[in-house]
Amino acid sequence: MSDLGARLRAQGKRLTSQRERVLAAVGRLGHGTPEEIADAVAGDGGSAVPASTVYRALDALQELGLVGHTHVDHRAPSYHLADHATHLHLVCRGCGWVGEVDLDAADELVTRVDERLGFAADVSHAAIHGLCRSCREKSS
Amino acid sequence: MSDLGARLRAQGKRLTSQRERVLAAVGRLGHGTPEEIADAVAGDGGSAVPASTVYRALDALQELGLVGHTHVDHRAPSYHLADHATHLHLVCRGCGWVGEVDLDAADELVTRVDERLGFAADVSHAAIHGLCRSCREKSS
DNA sequence: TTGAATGCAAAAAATTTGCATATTG
DNA sequence: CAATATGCAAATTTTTTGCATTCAA
Repeated sequence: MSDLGARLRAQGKRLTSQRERVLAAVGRLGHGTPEEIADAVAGDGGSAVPASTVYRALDALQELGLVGHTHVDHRAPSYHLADHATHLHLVCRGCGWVGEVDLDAADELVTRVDERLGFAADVSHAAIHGLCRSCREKSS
Repeated sequence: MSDLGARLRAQGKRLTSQRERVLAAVGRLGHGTPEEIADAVAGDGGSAVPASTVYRALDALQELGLVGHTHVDHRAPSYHLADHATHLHLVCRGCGWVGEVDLDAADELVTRVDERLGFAADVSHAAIHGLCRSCREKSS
């Protein structure tokens, strides 16, 4: 389950140092855009990895279900470890503020979605938009 | 409340035919990427509106809280009317399948987020990622 | 009037793709 | 060996910006 090599091979893919480094970088960052991940990889001692390889590595790791991503702000997918399930994001449409809530807030949602469609929702890191307390008051 | 002109003026903004047409197009489409919206606007009889204006109009309408957007697939924000609250999206990480569930599935989530942070969540059209029934079985 | 919004064209970003070469299994 | 990934550079795609001009209030 945690054997990256085996999981990759199971899908006809291969284990490469780049993929290991990208995965490690995502874990270190917690959250990161492809660019931030590329920077993190570049800073791990090894040689730099071109953006295209980072994108391809993230795709592969995502197909494996090891990483996932969300869109916290407009233009930037943010990747994270799939098992680093901690919270979900709240993004204010008014001021851009980003907050977090514990996953248990969505327990019922997960249950219902499973019952109704057999869908295994991964709400961790999901981004929910709306208005934060202050913007809410302003727009009376 | 439904007077577009007044709402715009309240924020020092102005009512223009482009903004009216963009808003109308979003309503007609239900969901749409900026590009699709631009096409829809172009097809409403009037003259074409450049992409930059569509982007600026969407920003303005979003600031007003009249429209919102979600990221259903990787690279394409999908805009919708804020009050066209109908469902939320389920996106399969494995095969890309996109399903919908009624908003009531998230009632508890909305309540909790409000209680805990005073955040007015707009789960309508939110995108929740995970695995659909079949991909779930495959990945045993 | 007068500042906000538009149209266009050019500039930035952010991704993706082609292909020869290097690597993994 | 054979097939998959990488590295680079070039090509796309998507969004943003600068500015002169037009238009709403």
